[in-house]
Amino acid sequence: MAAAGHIPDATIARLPLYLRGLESAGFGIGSTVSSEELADLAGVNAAKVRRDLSHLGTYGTRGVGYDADFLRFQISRALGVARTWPVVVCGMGNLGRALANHSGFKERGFPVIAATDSDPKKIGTQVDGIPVHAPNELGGLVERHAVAVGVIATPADAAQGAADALVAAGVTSIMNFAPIVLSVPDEVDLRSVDLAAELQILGFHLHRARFRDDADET
Amino acid sequence: MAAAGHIPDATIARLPLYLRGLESAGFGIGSTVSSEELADLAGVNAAKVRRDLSHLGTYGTRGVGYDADFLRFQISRALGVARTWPVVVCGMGNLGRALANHSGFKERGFPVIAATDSDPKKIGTQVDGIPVHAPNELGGLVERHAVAVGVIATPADAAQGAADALVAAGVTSIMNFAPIVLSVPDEVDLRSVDLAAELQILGFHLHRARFRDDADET
DNA sequence: GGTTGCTTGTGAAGCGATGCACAAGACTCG
DNA sequence: CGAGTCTTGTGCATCGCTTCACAAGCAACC
Repeated sequence: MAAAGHIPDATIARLPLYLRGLESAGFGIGSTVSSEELADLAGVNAAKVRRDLSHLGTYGTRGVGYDADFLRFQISRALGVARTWPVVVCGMGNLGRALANHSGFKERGFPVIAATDSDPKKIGTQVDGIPVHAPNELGGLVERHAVAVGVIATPADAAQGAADALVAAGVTSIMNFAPIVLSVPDEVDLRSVDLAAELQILGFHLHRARFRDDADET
Repeated sequence: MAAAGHIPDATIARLPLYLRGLESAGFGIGSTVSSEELADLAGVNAAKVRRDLSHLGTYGTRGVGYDADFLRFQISRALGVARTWPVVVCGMGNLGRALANHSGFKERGFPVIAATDSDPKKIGTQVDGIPVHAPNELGGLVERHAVAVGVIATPADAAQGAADALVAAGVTSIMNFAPIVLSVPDEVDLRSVDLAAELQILGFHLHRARFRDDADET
């Protein structure tokens, strides 16, 4: 029904988890999966699965479940994973190298085809098979390989420069790992992951738990 | 007022951003910061900043703003960053090595004091100054260093084992980078980051934008 | 001291996501 | 063919977060 009218952000964020679940459990051709099974595979509850999938369209069969293969196809299509999106990584430090080499990216449709770094010693070399270019070659790289996604793994003070370069080159989707707020034009889709901040969120609960223990002891 | 009655999850997730903003902009002793300035520094809007901070307590001065230094102290205290929490990293592959070596972790109170890996060639060595132990030494490590946080950076098929080992060793906060749903006891705080899934979310919007373009061209 | 200007803290409305609960539909078996 | 069993799709109530808008409060200045 509400085929693709508007899909809530919360749903979009879960679609990759459903896809991951469907692919990790090797469903044979023609086998079906219930919302409850899929919920377990994705780590959410069944009601959410059904609501989410209903946003994509009516792909289930009452009393039976969802055709696993067909559902995988539909989710892939909604996510745009039907094709692959070439990625360029900015900053080949520890994290950049790990990301550029991350097998999950290629497996899930985001092959890293090149990287940039400002270190002259790295420029022109290959790191784990990924060619490293100078930052000012970004424009050519993006055009040549039809790059649509940029990953920023530079130090914080170089991140805004990298973002500007990506935007200038025509990249419209950026994933940022630098611990800084980037400003990009509205039409550019920016997603930031601050790894240390994630740990600090864990730390909050840890602190709370310890504090409660201390209080109980008095 | 609502000093620490209950702090919403959404607020907790933003506290590290405020802290980061306060520390990146070098506020001198005694200088004040308005909710609007802090909003810019953290990449959110001013109303949210005020609401969030009001959950911690009444630390601002009407007509003036917040004492930057005092606010930084209060947020740090709420997050439990007053002390440091030792971290152990499970899995010293590409990602594990990058995380273990990530300077942001130590800077923000989460020093990585050891790692584990199942590869006999790595066990007993040091990688970038981090000692690598066998997985079965985890219990001793955790006890010896009072480790409270574990980071899982193993391949997906080893992640549940790593999680079980961490839980058995007494770790109560786990950050998981493996693309799999982990099951842990309720009292353990688990946070998962699926890097490829993050890219797929970007891909959704990308796909949408391209698809709209294609439609327009007809 | 009163007036003006600024910023916080919060009541209240709005918005989106969540989860319950159940009717609608599909398959099975007697 | 009808009863029973199963699972989806969704109406609806609820919950939590966001945002607006403004009174409360503080400082500066006349």
